[in-house]
Amino acid sequence: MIDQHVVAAEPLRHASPEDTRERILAAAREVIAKKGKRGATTREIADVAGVNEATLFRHFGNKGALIIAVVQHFCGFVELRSVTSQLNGAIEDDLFVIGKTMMDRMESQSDMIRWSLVEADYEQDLFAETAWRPQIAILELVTEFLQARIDAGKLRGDATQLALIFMGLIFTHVMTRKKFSHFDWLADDEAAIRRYVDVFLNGVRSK
Amino acid sequence: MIDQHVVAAEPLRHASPEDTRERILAAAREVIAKKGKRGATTREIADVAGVNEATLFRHFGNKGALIIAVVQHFCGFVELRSVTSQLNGAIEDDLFVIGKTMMDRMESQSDMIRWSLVEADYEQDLFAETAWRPQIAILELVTEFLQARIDAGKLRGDATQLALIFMGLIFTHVMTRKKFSHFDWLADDEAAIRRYVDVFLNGVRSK
DNA sequence: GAACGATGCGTGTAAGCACTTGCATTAGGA
DNA sequence: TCCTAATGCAAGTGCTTACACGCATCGTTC
Repeated sequence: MIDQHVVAAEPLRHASPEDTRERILAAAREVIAKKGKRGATTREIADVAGVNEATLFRHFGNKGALIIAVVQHFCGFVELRSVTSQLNGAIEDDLFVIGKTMMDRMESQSDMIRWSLVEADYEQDLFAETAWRPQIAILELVTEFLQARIDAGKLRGDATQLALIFMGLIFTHVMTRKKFSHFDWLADDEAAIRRYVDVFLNGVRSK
Repeated sequence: MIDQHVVAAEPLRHASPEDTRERILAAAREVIAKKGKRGATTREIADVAGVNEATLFRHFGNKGALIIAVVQHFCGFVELRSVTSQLNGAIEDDLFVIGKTMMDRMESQSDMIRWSLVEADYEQDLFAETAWRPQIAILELVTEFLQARIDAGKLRGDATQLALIFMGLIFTHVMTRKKFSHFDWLADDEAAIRRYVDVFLNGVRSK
């Protein structure tokens, strides 16, 4: 069992404490993504960070606090302005942009989303809460978007329901892409999104 | 931290070894669903089963073997005949029946599907394999079903893609229902399925 | 150059956990 | 009635893991 990490091996006395903290956070995320919260040991996290285990505790006090810090650090708020500025009015195009943003977000946090699904977290609901917040933010954006089109008579149905359905398409894509990697068309994200938008808007029935 | 379990508290010397085995399997699944594989201790599993810890090891040898036994025991093969016999030819109705079957299956195994999503399982791919097998079986059924309609010119698109999209709707429903429990319309499974079928077939655009 | 703060390093501890073992108990079958 | 197989029970073993502590080292700042 030989672990290979990308981190530099040289001892880093020269680095600033903020940098050390950052390295630990990144390492913690990496290890937790692989082994889970319980499976990730402070020992391994420190090793991956290229930092002594004691340093880890000096920074975060205990493992629980470290985990909380990881979640809070990597689940920042979504910059929604950048999304809305790209919308041009055509429903297909706009939904594509929204879908792309959703997918990128989910992809970059898919590890934490997975873990939030596994834990019916008796003690720390905060984890799931924080992991889902960015997604919910986008969901609300989609809901507003759809509501406007429904009001305009262009779409039919309940906005929140439809938003959840649309997000579900992206969600499934991200969650099951590894499981169904033999379907090679899953690899082309943008084509897949276009397909989802098409089905979402027009259904699968022949005209 | 007071744990309350449904199992009978009385010591059961009278039970047959098969019954004991069954109790342990059920308890293991229950505990693992709550705490995860690593978090579930043989101690707690034995307690929940109302059985001595030593008995657990006498039956299964070690924890790993117990987990494998749990998966194999609770992921039986799907009875597909009961599905196909209910199809009546109307696409809406048929998709509803299929969707309902899918949802029931996924619901009853949602815990194991969740675990399989977490890749922490360096060593045992068998787990994910077994957990997904019933779902894949239904997926193939749906693919065939859709392919027939595509060939008949009733539907458009690629059968496998569409099957995955349809399954994704159900998948998301099951996986996120707790996370979005405040959307009360998620509680009514059958209504939700009808909605999914409708969107899947007709899209959301106004006519 | 002295003081300080951040880190490395090693050692240690207490708890938790998988798993073992030896022995007593009991129900059912011969 | 005796034997056996299944279980309870209690104590124990060895390993892992979170976390603490004291001390040496080195870079920065005054």
